[in-house]
Amino acid sequence: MGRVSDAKQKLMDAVTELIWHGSYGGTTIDQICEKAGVKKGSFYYFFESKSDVAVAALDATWSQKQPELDALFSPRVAPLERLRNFCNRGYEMQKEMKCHCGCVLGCPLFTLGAEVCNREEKLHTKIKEILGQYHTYIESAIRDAHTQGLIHAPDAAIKARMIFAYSEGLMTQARILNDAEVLGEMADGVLGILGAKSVALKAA
Amino acid sequence: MGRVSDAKQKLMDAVTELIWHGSYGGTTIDQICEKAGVKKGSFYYFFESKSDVAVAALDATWSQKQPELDALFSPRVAPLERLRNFCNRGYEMQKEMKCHCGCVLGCPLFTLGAEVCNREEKLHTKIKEILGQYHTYIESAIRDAHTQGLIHAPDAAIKARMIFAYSEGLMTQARILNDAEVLGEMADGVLGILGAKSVALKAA
DNA sequence: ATAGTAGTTGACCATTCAGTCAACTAAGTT
DNA sequence: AACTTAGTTGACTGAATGGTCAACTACTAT
Repeated sequence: MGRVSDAKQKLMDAVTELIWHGSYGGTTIDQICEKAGVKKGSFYYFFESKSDVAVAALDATWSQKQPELDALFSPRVAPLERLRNFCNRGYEMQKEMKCHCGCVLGCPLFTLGAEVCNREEKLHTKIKEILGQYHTYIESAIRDAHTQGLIHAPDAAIKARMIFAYSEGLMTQARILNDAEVLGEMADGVLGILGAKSVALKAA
Repeated sequence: MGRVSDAKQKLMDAVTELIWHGSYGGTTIDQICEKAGVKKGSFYYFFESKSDVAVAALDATWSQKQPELDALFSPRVAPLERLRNFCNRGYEMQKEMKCHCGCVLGCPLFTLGAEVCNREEKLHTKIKEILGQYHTYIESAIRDAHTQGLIHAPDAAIKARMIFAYSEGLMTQARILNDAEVLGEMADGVLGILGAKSVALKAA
């Protein structure tokens, strides 16, 4: 019944791209509408505000990414391989992005989370929730690696926080320097922090 | 000759606080003027634009901080102590900030750098310059530690990038979670990444 | 004391911005 | 074909924004 439309999706795509390339605060509703090719009246038909469309876009993007992460962090895969693959996938994605549009954009969640904290409570909460999921993937891989005797990490939670901070920090550095190559060291860095022997094996 | 004024400084203080608490894109010239208690005409007497005042404010803040960092990273101090003190000073500063204003604001340079990259070239360049200085402090401490046989790090540059990414990532995480306590692990984390024996000693 | 200069002010302009709304249109339903 | 409903549009408002300027003010050096 009624008319069908992809305007909602186009608006979410537009806000995602604008925020990722630029920033949340620097993005206006008019810009979102223009990029989406949608009139402002339609924007307010689907969304209440900029923060509303941003939250919806994050949710949608996360739902899309989740299966991919589930596969990457599948218990079928050896724990340290999960982490290595995760790092290298990030590296490849940023390299591709650099080729595609000339920009290394890093982790949109981390950058956005740092920008909107203390304001935009709903958005902030959503970001913390998704980042928490990433953290969970990492922590479980570390715990499995410890259980299997691949590394010594009885303190999986602490190690996970380290890995998380390091990988997000490196992603952000890549964005600031607009250089994907700094991410080439990520996998070795992560395994090094965990004291994994595979690093030594690989180096040998 | 002529009239004296502290309006320029007040404007730089205002923009610093607004950007740090909020964001660059979300800060308007009107807000800066209001917070500084200075009329807009005076703003344009001293500065050309928002990015202009932001660059000036970064420069001024960095000039103030430099002596403090020179002391922290003085060659008189044992290399690993330099890093430990650097981490703990960051931790203490953020704890104090949390008490003072209820917010953990992390590293303003890193957050701002991630926000304005690809736009605001002058500002971006200035941020990269200052972050580069931090990097230099860290790298020289690592190199000294290696030379003195305290750690094994012939790859000081790589290790410095790791420490830098980790510490900035952790700072940003503290901001996103609005929790200074995640920084309590920073010193041990840094020394752990470097494979310093002092960690084991301290733990024992 | 006064002339020159550094800094201040408020009024002003043009744009952009968020947000509203009644009229309109295209699809599905019967 | 007529009805219902989901979605579209453009014109509108008021407020915020960046930016300008001529007149004004306070200081200081002579």
